[in-house]
Amino acid sequence: MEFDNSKPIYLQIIHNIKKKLVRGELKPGEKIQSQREFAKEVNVNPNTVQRAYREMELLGLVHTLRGQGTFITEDSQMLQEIKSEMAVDLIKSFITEMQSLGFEDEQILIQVEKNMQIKE
Amino acid sequence: MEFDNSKPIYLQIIHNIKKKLVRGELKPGEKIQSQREFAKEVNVNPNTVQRAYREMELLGLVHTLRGQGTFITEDSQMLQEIKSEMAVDLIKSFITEMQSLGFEDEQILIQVEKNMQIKE
Amino acid sequence: MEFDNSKPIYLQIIHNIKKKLVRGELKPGEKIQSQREFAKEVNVNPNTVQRAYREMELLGLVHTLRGQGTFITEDSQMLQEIKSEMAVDLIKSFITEMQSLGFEDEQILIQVEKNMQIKE
Amino acid sequence: MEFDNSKPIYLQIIHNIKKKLVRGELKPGEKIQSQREFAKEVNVNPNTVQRAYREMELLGLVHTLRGQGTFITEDSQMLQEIKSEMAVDLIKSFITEMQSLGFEDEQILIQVEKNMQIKE
DNA sequence: GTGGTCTAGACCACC
DNA sequence: GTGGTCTAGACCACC
Repeated sequence: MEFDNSKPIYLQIIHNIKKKLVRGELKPGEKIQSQREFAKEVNVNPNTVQRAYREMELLGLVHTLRGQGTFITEDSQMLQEIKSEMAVDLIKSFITEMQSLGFEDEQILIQVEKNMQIKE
Repeated sequence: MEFDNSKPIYLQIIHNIKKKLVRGELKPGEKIQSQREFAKEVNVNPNTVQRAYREMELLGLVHTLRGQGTFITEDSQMLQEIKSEMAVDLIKSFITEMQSLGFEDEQILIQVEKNMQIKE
Repeated sequence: MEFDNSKPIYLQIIHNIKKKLVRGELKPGEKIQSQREFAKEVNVNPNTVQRAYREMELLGLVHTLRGQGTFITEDSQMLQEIKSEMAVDLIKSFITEMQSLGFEDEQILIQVEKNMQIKE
Repeated sequence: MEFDNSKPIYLQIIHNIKKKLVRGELKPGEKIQSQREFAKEVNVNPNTVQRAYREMELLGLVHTLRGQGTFITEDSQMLQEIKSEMAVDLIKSFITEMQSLGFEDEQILIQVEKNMQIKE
């Protein structure tokens, strides 16, 4: 059994920014907060924020211009991929969890659909 | 933004036992590990395990016989309810997450289905 | 034969607060003492007080706002129920005790009434 | 607030024997268990039992014949008094408790009566 | 050996 | 300051 399932903070930061991207709250080419601003806002050590920004740079998600700041990539295909990736991750772990409760694929679909109708 | 999304250990214990129940790894009426055994196995303080057991008692999930141990409830309806509950929780948070990525209900179903086929 | 009939402290705390509620010394919605204050006042470990408070929370007797304190429920029906419950408990154990002394129901009523008149 | 409402063991012993007397489980003149037997049976220190027996002797409840044992008094009036006393104690504390919940004498009688009918 | 209660005290999140 | 979680460990009752 596993205790303490919290993800490292720098990964949580990346995840969050990806989400904002996918939802259009951040647009291609847009300048994002400076590392210092960000660190202060979420009350986290600046080194942690730096790691998150560096990692996103490596992923091609943002690019940094010295002395000017950090900007969202303009590569729209990349943005599409992020959306798919995040969705696939969610779906996979959802299916795995449901199967571990003993649900077959067909039942899973039925249950999901039923839950959507309930909400209407 | 939220950092540290790890659930309390006692809740994780409860969640784990529920899962075993739903999957039939624990049967109605069966004796489960003593608090001390369990604590040693998962390397957690006995008091933490006790809190989990007590909470499960209040939920009607188990019953405790002093000096004899803790036993899974024989109430099969309760076991059914746990399965539904856990499924509904999973489904709801899955749907919410997908919607927050910008997916409509219909798309969600399609994506889930597609992912199931990929796995075949 | 049973020796040591003292109830656990946390139950005594709950019982006491219920009593204050029923008697109107605590009002619906009212903030009650913080766990630490209470613990200091009655000279008991804060964890014991916390257990009492948590149990009351589960009973729906109080609700807790993180960082703000613990408040009596506003549910007036619940308060009514507590009064009935406590009365019924008292009456039942009183009747049982009297019967174990060999009194019939009718005699019990007569004796109770007589004792009330004596006090006048 | 008071914590730990357990009565001293020797008083509990006396109370228990009184109860048996009142209920006719012990008869006037009857020999009761030796202090040693009693102590062993209820797993209590012999000194505690001795104190209980001595106190009952002072109350005139029993008399001890050296080398023969301890005997219930033959004084039947005394037995009557014990019954009344115990009943009055129960009744008084019952009434006090009910009043402290906010019940008037009349309501108390009604509630007691109602509870008796429920049991039928 | 089983669970039940309690203390002492640390550390955390939220206000 | 508020409550929430967790550890370490004592002592108890019942089996």
